[in-house]
Amino acid sequence: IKVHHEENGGSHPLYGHGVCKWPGCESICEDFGQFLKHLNNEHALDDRSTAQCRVQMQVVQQLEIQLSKERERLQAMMTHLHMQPSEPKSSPKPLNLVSSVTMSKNLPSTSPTNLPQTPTTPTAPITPMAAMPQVPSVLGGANVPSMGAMRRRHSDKYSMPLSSEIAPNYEFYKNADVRPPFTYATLIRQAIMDSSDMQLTLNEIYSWFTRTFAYFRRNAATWKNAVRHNLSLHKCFVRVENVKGAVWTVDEVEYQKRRSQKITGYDPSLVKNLPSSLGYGSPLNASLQVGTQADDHLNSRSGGGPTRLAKNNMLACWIMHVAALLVFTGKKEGKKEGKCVPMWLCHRPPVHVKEEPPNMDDDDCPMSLVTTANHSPELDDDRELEEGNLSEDLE
DNA sequence: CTACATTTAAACATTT
DNA sequence: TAAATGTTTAAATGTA
Repeated sequence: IKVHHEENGGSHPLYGHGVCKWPGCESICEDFGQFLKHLNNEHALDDRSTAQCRVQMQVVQQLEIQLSKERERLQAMMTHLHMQPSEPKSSPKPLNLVSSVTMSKNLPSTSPTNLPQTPTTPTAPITPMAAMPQVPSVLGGANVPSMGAMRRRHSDKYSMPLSSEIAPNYEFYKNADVRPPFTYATLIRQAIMDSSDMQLTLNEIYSWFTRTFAYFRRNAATWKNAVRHNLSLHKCFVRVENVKGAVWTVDEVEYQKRRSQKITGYDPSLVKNLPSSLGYGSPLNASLQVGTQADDHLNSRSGGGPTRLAKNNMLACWIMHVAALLVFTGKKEGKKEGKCVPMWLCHRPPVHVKEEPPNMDDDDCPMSLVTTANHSPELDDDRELEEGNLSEDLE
């Protein structure tokens, strides 16, 4: 099958600097001819390529969303500064881009959720949570310079709660089978914070996980065990007896304590988290967060399992891809981006789905291309996309 | 290399 | 009694 003929004898969007630019590939190709050969051999029309293509679609989609948010932000900033709203170039309906993307039925509600909650005074260094330094909006809380996780009380309003916290990546994680870049402890806390009365039963926490992340709609036994483990392990989680059982709450002080400890000396996370209060928390920041938070994990996260299951597939590559893009977008320092490859990125949903297989039952699992992509588990040649590869993808 | 943080697994103990 | 919940211990793994 000949993909793209060499219309212009020598240049191809998938070829550059002697390297194949197919997502996750990076094979070296001496010359264009070799590249074409490579392209036809390695990226022929098969399940894998197709899946990768879908994934790429999603990447584009996400970026478009991001872009529209940035535009909106810019607009607001300029307006605020009394500048000419420099021609409202883009169509005023930013979030629609999504729908434009052919993508199958997934991401049904994308837009409604994360509306760049108005430019709540982009100027002043609003720091509602000045007191608690790093309590950034957890879930990619990018924007949200205002309202800290704290005083939140069911922000139902728009689709689902926590929307404001999860903001930009909410839909993403909800539908993409991607492991969220946060530790269990962080997630658990977020779950509890998002509840109306700051307390949840174990089961409610479970529900939050499955409801919020597509990733946690698999291997329940594993992550649920992890959740319980975390609840018991961390002092920040306090069990409170209740009339009808017990609920879990968060001891914010403890949580912060442990957090700050972790980031004593050099604390990238702190630095990265603060921005949100500096005012420039936003889509970009969102992306950044992904990167940072991820980084954050990078530092600590690990854990047996994943790594090995890891080697697998393009999803990982894709995520890398996105992460790289996002990180780049937002990161200013050169510093450590080379490391933005939290291993969980490689953590493919266990190929050997233990139990609770395609339990897609859950509410509405708009299916995700990603998921689909993974689907070709035994794309045998997993190793071809090993971590090494992945990391490189970033640079 | 050591100290730590985090994830997984698992064995048990308690409750429901 | 079985299923849920909670506690603990330990291994694996990555980072400071």
